[in-house]
Amino acid sequence: MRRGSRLSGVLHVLLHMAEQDEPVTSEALAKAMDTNPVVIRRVMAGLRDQGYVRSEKGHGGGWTLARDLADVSLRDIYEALGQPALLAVGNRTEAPGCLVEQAVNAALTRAFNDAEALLLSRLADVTLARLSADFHKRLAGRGKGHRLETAHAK
Amino acid sequence: MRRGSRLSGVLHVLLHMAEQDEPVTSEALAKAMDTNPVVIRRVMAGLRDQGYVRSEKGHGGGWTLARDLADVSLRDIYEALGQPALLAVGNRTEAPGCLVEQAVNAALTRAFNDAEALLLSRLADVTLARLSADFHKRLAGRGKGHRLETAHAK
DNA sequence: CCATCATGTAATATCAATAGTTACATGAGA
DNA sequence: TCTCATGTAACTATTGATATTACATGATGG
Repeated sequence: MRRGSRLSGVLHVLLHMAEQDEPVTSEALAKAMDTNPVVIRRVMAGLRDQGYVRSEKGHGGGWTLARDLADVSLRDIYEALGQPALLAVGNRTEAPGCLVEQAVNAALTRAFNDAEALLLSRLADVTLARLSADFHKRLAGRGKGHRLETAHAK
Repeated sequence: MRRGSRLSGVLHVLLHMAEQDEPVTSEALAKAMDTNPVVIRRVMAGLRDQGYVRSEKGHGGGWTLARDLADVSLRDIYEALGQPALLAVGNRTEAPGCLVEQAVNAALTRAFNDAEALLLSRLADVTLARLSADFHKRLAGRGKGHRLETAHAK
């Protein structure tokens, strides 16, 4: 999973899980996400601790969704991931006593906060159920079935 | 200058230059920004090519502002820097054929674009002149003069 | 039980992006 | 023509994130 795509990747994984009746192993998810099983476990561990997914060990084990898709928004997932910085632009803090820096930071911070608030509210508007519905609409349009393995063939 | 603070750092430099009557050397700016002169030159070179600053070689040389502070917005500078990604969250593109990924990306892209547009318009609203005025207001409030060197003493 | 499967997790390695450094060329003044 | 300052290429260092390895824990099925 490449940089900066954690939220996107996790949503992808969750929707794929939603299509599966049985637990999905980290290995299967890793293959689909083109990454390593350990990376999947690391990321999913956070979601599990916050009650979004469950994990089971042993035969037939793996990951399952713990909540209704309609009850989870993209913002929920974003926050469950530890709220990685949404905005790539940060403030300098080298010379906090410098009045120029204070003026610059004040202006930038205001603009960033506004944008971040808008983004979060947009994310809050979209539930996993809505994404899933969108997916199924696309699926019907294409007129084919869906299998995790074939959807990510190389 | 640490990561992700390019815009902030450049604005800082520009405002400091505005306070100076004579050209400021890369070395002086580097000291103030706690970085290396070559880094300053690299970044400023882009701004010079786009007409925001001028550079002069030889004795008494250095960097000067080429435009009125009132004519330059934060968005102008942001764009002059090569429009570094504002949003730290990107879309996955590993499996563009996967319908799940398409659904996820569609939702995220919409939200991000909205937020980015808002951020850009906020940056466009603020001119360097306004930042400078803000700085001078803070300066008056503190009741002291301003010198580049002392403002960044360690 | 014990072999196997799967997660849990620490430790380590790899990788890419950015920043910093060195070195030397170019041009402007004094 | 000596010095100062930018211009720039090449290289190194640092950092943050991801990937990998290795091993522990627990569940299941024979």
